[in-house]
Amino acid sequence: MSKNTYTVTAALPYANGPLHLGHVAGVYLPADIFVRFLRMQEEDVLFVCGSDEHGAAITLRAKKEGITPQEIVDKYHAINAKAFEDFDISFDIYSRTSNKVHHETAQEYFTVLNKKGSFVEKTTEQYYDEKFKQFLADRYITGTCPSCGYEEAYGDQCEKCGSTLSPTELKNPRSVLSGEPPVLKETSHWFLPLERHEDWLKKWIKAGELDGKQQHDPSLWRNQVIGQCMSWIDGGLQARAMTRDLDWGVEVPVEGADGKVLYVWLDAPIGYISATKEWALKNNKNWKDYWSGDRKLVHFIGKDNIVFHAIIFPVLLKEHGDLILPDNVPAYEFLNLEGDKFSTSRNWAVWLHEFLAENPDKVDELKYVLTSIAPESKDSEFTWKEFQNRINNELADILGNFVNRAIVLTHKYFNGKVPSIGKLEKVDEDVISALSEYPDKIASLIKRYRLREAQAEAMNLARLGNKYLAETEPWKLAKTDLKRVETIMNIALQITANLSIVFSPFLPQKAKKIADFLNLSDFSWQDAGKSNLLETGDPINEASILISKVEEDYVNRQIDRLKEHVKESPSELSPQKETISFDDFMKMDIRVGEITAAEKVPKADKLLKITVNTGLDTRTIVSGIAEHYSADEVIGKKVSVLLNLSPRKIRGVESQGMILMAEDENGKLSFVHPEKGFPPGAEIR
RNA sequence: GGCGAGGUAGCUCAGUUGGUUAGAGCGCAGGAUUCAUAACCCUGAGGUCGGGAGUUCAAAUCUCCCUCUCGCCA
Repeated sequence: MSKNTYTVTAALPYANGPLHLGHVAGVYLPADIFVRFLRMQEEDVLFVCGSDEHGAAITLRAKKEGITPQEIVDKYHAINAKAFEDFDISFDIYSRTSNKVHHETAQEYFTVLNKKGSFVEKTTEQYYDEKFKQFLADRYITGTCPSCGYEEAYGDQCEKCGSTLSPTELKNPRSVLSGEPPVLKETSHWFLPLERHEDWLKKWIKAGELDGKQQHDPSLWRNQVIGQCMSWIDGGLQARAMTRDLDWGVEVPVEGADGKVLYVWLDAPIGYISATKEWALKNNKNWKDYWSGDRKLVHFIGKDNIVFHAIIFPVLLKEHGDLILPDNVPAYEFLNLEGDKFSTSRNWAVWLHEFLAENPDKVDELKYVLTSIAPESKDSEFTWKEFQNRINNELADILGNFVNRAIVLTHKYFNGKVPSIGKLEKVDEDVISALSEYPDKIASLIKRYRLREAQAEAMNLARLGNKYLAETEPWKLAKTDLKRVETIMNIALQITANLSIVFSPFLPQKAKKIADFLNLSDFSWQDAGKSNLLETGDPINEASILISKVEEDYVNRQIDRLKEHVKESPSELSPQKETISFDDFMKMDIRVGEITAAEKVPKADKLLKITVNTGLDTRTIVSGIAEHYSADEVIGKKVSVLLNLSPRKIRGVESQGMILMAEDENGKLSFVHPEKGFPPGAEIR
């Protein structure tokens, strides 16, 4: 049998936020299962991924938060890389697109295509911010949405009505950078003329034919993928810009192209190649071997990425030449959470790194649940109740319990040694024959990217074991025919050993634990289905609980927390104000003050008239906090006071300074006070 | 708005090229059992397959219209 070789990629997560369960269920976990399975078949697999660290969304966010793009991507690259490691996702390499190898690789790639004439240079008009002297990416422009009238719509999309826009459609456009109306200015870019590629793409996607040969089996491609691609192609493909005016990303390697970077969607998939290069360098391999010849390239992605991976990147690969095109692009639908879409901005999410920090011992439990509800053919839903049900009723009760039964009974009757197998009865032969069919069934499902069903089949093997014990009732026979019990327990243990193998791709840690119970090691998929994995007399270990149950309290706690967090979620933070000098700052005289008296200002809902001991004097300050604090509760509080603010009459009362307040996104106010009990007059700098 | 994918038992989902009483797991009800993480095993109830019309001897499956959800694009 000839060996298959695979290069498997998982979509590069965008490094401006942490990963949530939706990402995991729909990309990284299935890819990992697929890869682990192939490795167990002793096939040659390379599994690459990394952080996607470029693009306008990151620079925009950096501007808003007053930090550099690099700080953002460093932060999330670290969080996500660690989350993948803790979740036991078996990448051969988790790279990042801000590193040097990637920049070089992407530039080289661009240069190759540019020299071949794969691009077309075009000049178009784009919005330009004259104050900041730069072209504005779509996200850098806000204005009034032409369809719903929302005034804060972005240049690419209106978040209020959801319609997709182009910047020139916005009414009253403003630059996010300067707040000024931008001007239209000419700029030139490199476009990928997709329309040149319609013919071969059609044959390739529909029939799996490439250069007159059968390249892949289109019946294994998901409907959604073929459907969406064909609709694009049939609708006529258009040239797509492959460069952007931006100061963050891979610089366009052409003389005079200053201030231009590669479009993030060109840059990111090349990241798969640069990750391969980086890995190859470290491991003394030739990266090209993983991107050419008979290799099968498989991209695991979410449905929002279909055209990039099934049309644009294949065009880029083919134009480059000498590189393989994907064998499949298993695209997953979306996972919802407790009846709602995952939402980063609303913080309606279960974050992977948070889950793992809280539940380091529930890695495989989460994997099991996510695989059993994976959105393979339609959007699906994660609920904490389901999480509990799946773990308790399936993992613990069926798998965990069966393993436990087999091991406990063996210890009880045979001192923890594998008993010998004797004369087989029909029930034994039936179960052995059924057992032998599982590995192929599971393997075939995995190869067809039906991991949800594949995992369910693995669970059916545990069911088979439970049924076998129920039918043969060794605990009854032990009183009369211990010889017969030997055979039964031998078979039950062989099933247990098989469970360890078939669950390995799905639940690597639990599978290892089962193998450890049985002192079993180094098994491959080829061993699965056999009923002689354990030899007579082999010692087995005492069983411990394989899967702990999830309590009702835990579920309620998780749901409560989710709902609390969604309230706390910050809305848009205002951008950093303009830079001031140190002297400007030092002009402010801020000190600790103690409130000695307070009363409401008559006929004003929001105002309190407050008497403050500033250390220097006692003065009156009018503060708009009456909706947050009552007069009584503020007395005695130590607060921060700006003393040298010019006095101002408010409702007839002269206010001699300002009490500093922190304000959250809902307009709620809180005093800012020294952590230690400093006396009035202490200076704040 | 255009296109794509989906709408199947209370829940999560299978249903290959149209063909006998539409399936599985969970949940629920009943039974059996006690080796085991009060677990396992058996039996059962539950669906006008989003709505409507059509093609056909026969439609969850094909065609058309409508409707809801998600995604892509303008």
